[in-house]
Amino acid sequence: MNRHFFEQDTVWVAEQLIGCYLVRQTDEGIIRVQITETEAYKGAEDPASHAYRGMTPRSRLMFGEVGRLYIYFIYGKYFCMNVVAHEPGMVGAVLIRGARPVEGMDLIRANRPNQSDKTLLNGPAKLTQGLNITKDMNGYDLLADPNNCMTWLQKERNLTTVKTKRIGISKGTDLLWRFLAVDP
DNA sequence: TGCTCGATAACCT
DNA sequence: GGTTATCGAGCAT
Repeated sequence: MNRHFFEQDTVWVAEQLIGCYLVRQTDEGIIRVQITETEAYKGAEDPASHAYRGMTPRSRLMFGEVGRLYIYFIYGKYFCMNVVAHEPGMVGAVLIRGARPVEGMDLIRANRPNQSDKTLLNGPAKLTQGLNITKDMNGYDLLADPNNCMTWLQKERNLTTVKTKRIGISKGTDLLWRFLAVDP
C-alpha cells in the first residue's frame, strides 16, 4: 500500500480496497479487519458528494493529499470514515462502509456491546464505532502513521466483488459506485 | 441569525 | 417495517 495506489481514479480505488485490511492500534491492543464494503464519492460531477459544491471547511480534505482520512459527523451521533483518493488534480474519497473482524474481536465487542457478529461492523458508523475512530483522526495519514494509530495492510488475494448503486443518498443514485465482497 | 436535512443506526411494534 | 434521536454544515434570509 503506497501513496500511488490512492492517486488513481476514486471508483477504481474503492473497488480495489475490498479485501484489504485495516490495522488499528489502541492502548488496549490491536484490531484487524478486512474491508468488505466501500463507496466512491467524487467532486463537481457527483451530486451526492460533500465536494459537489466546491471546497468547504468540511470537505477540503477531499481536495487534498491522497491517503489521508476524511472523517465527518452525521445525524447528530455518528462518524463516517473516508480515505482521500483521486487522480492528480481531481477530487474524491472512498467511504468505508463495512468490514469483517479478523483480530481483536474482544476489543471490537467492547466498543460495540450487545451486538451480534452480523451487525458488528456492517455499516459506516458501526465500523468507526467498532474501531473507536472519531473526529480527532480527521486528516490522519495512514501512509505515514506517525502515532502508530492505524495503517493499511495489502490484501493477499482479490475477493469476489459486486457493484451496485450507492445507498443512503438522494442524488447521484444512478451511479454504480458501491462495491461489496460476496459472502463466501 | 435561522432553518433544513442528511453518505445513519437503534429501538420499537 | 416504521420511527426517532440528535447536531452541525451549508445555504437562505
